[in-house]
Amino acid sequence: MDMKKLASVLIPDKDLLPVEEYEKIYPERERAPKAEITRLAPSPTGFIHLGNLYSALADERSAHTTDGVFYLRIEDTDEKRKVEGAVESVIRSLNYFGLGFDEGAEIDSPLNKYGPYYQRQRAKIYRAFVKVLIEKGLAYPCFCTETELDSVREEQTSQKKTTGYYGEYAKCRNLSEEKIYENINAGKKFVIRLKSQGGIENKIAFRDAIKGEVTVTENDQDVVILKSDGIPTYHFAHVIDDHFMRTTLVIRGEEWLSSLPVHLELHKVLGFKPPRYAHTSSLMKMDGGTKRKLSKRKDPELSLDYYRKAGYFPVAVVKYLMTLLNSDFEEWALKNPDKDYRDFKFRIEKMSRSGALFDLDKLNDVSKTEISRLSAEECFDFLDKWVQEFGSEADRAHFKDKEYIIKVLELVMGIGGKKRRKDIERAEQGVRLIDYFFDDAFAPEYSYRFDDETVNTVLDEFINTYDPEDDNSVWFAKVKAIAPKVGFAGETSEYKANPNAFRGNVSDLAEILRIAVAGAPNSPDLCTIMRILGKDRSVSRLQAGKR
RNA sequence: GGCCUUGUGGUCAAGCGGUUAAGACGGAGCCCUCUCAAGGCUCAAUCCCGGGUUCGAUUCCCGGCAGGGUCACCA
Repeated sequence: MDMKKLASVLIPDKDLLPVEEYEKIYPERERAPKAEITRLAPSPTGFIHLGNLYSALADERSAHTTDGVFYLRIEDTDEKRKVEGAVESVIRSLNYFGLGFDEGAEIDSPLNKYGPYYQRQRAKIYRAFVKVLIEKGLAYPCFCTETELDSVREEQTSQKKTTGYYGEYAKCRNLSEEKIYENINAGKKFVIRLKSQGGIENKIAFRDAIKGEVTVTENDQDVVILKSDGIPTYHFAHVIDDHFMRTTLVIRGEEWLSSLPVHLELHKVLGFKPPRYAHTSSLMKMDGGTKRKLSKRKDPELSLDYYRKAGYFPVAVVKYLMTLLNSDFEEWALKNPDKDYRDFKFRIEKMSRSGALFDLDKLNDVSKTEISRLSAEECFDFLDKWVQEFGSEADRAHFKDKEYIIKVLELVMGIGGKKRRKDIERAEQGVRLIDYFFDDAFAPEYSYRFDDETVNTVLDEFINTYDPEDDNSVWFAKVKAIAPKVGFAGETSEYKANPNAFRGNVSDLAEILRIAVAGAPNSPDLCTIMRILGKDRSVSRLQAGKR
């Protein structure tokens, strides 16, 4: 059979470059010996989830801790997946969490010498290589229809045989020349399949950067490399792209491990040296009694928007992911609280082989810690950003008075003091925590634990002696002085020594004041709250607190 | 189902032939305290099971079991 002729009938493009040219167009990158070239290669659905961020972080860290390059390539070979504005959305999402690309689609960079970075725009490259494969007899046209394929698969399934297009099931593999041209002339649609040279009985020892030694078998499937629309499949396109974009490390989910044999064979027939592969295990979630992969449909916490809306500190999400990526990160971060997480020496080899359960408690803890390190100014900015995007009308009005908010934050969050509040994990909580400093949001429940007479006496007594100029100790002394009048203990020690002798303790007395002024039995230092509120508002709240 | 893969406290996990089996999150308790928060201290909790190999296995081998992945002209 004249393969050259067949190839030019199947791939009739007139403007294809000789494949050797591409080696010159996309030369080896100049890089330090250990510099990694990594990539994020999403399909353009625009939906980036936590799992993507997790793997993107591994890519980004691998590249940027080695002076390498992290680039963005868009795998748009499937038209159905395309969503408008998706690429920008991917970039924006990653930027929000502090990850940036050095090169690639929609990235303005002098490094963009390995493009185009959209696979659809690279069709000529792929087709040139497919053509060569056909000429070499390593690929062939397949005219099988979807229904034919389906029935073969059913037959294989019922006979408990391995499904797929291989061996005796590869009907079009050895079509005669006449038959091929007959089909073509009849206008039948076709795909191009790889004529696999491998045998499933041959085991290959493969070294995965994360999983270590992995045994896989050779591929024996005549996989589709060029779809009937003339666009390659993922398998083929990514092999070409990773080679010509001179990728050194491919980090991807472990769901790809099973198609690794195909990719290895493709590299082989194309004459490429495969990059290193690192297969990450996916993030899991506890559901009922068992672990399962985090799912887009069931788990809102998979969506990155979830973290934005809830007001997690972006770096906290990244740091949490870092603890999952390299488990010694946590210890390092504890020892180096002031260092940027980027100073940590990330290594892909340190990644865990098994799938980590996503642990919201842990994320919350990391976020708390991050937020507790913010200065008043930073804290304001952080909360303000959230308020502007997700807060209520009232929240936005409150946040116009930056000076006041900062004063409130310093008190409530204990900023600048030794007793730093450390239980705020999300912006939303922080915003709600200071609501009672605004009259329009002040909504006390007055859930006193004492009778009305006691409450009123306490409130009145306090109002009578209250002086906004008092410092904390004078203020508290005045509170203590009220105790005997309602039968409470003025000193906790007295109360503890003989609890039955009193109706309550100073702490209970303070609680009454607290409920009146702050609207809840718990709050930071009451004296300071009153000082921030000012005399008039404090007194009017104390008055309103009477039953 | 075939193939691949994983299995240390509730969770993330160090450990890689001899350890009191780290650490962190979470939990419990105590102390401090005008409450909350913060801080200090203490505690509970783990090597999936069964066979080997070995003087000795959490560590090595085999077999179970359990989880995960994958079997498209989707990526």
